[in-house]
Amino acid sequence: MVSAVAVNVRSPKMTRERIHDAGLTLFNERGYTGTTVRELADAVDLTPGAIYNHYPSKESLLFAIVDRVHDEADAILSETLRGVGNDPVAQLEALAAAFTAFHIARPRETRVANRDYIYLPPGERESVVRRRRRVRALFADVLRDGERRGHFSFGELGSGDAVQAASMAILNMVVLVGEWFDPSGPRSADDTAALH
Amino acid sequence: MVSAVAVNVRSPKMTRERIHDAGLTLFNERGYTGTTVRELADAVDLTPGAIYNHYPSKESLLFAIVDRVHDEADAILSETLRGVGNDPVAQLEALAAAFTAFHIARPRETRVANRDYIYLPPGERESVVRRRRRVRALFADVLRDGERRGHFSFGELGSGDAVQAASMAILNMVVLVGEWFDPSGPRSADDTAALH
DNA sequence: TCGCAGTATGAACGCTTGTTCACCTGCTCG
DNA sequence: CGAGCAGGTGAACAAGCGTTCATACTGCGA
Repeated sequence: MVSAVAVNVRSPKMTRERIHDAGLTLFNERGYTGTTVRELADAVDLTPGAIYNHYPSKESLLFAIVDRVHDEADAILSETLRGVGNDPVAQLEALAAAFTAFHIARPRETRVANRDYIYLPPGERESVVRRRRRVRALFADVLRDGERRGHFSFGELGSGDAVQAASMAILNMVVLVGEWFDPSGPRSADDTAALH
Repeated sequence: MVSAVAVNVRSPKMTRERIHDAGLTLFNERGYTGTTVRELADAVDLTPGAIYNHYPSKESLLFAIVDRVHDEADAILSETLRGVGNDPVAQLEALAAAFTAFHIARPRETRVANRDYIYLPPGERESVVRRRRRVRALFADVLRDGERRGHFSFGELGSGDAVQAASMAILNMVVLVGEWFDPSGPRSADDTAALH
């Protein structure tokens, strides 16, 4: 007698998505290692075992989460770059604004991706590291380009390091924006863009 | 037959410090929940049980680490503020430079403090949260002061939010500097200070 | 209507975790 | 010199972990 399982009128394959979302929420709040499969199961009204009908392991769920957010970030950044001219200043502003908006719109995703990717098995972790590097390189390229063409200048410093430092500084501002942003949305995008 | 324990010529009370340091290194690398007491014990050539002669629990070690780095940060910031005039611009530059240098000098400490304080029990976690807020308030106060006296201006935005946003943006740059900084040291302190 | 594929159950698994404990040791000091 | 004690050992503990599995339910296509 399985008493209260008339709730089985649940979605067909959407369960996978619900697990994905619950993982997002819980990993964000408690961290990957701080979240148990049982908590995950509770959050989607399932038994621990049922999770394994949708993901072969807890790690694979983390990877699915991290991988997807990278897909989205890549898509947004390359679309943004396509939609703007080849003026480095405009490019930088557009990239920063778009990436900021992205982090504001998806604070859970970006936080988990940035914080918990360490817990992936070596192979998958490396793949993530590569993707992160590519994003950084994208910003650095724009800055380097702008410097070469005289649109940006980096004070008293040797050029190579300064470009890297500046792009990292900008990225840091952008990446952490999701940590503190709370009120009215679209403003802050202009905000950080204005800060250059 | 305790075979190879002639190594017992170890320090008297310095062991606590060695555990503290090993915890710092391991928590930084693997995260708090990703580090086991046995790994910790291995790192200081001890038995798991021996750890508990120095710390009543794993959590208490985390708290000791996080608490100390906040002590040091507070000390540095208030000393810095004491050593400079009451010009908001100079104050901001000095604070940012000092805090940046701090994060560069202590990447393990600051990373663990910023990342793993969530795993503290509620009471201790709250105390840490309060201390973090106080640091942010310090920067915000300087900015607010500077704005009121006409030294800073925040573009098209309403004043209240802008001050908060700007101070957070600055802090984000500073706080994450330890994540990517690697080569020649004293330069980057000037660097971020110059970025304002 | 039947059977099958998909999905959930719940109990169990082996293992690792943080922590405890009885005991041993070797310095320090009266 | 002998007692005491801080600090170490190593084996054990219960609890919790991720994961597996035999079993059972259910809705859909033939």
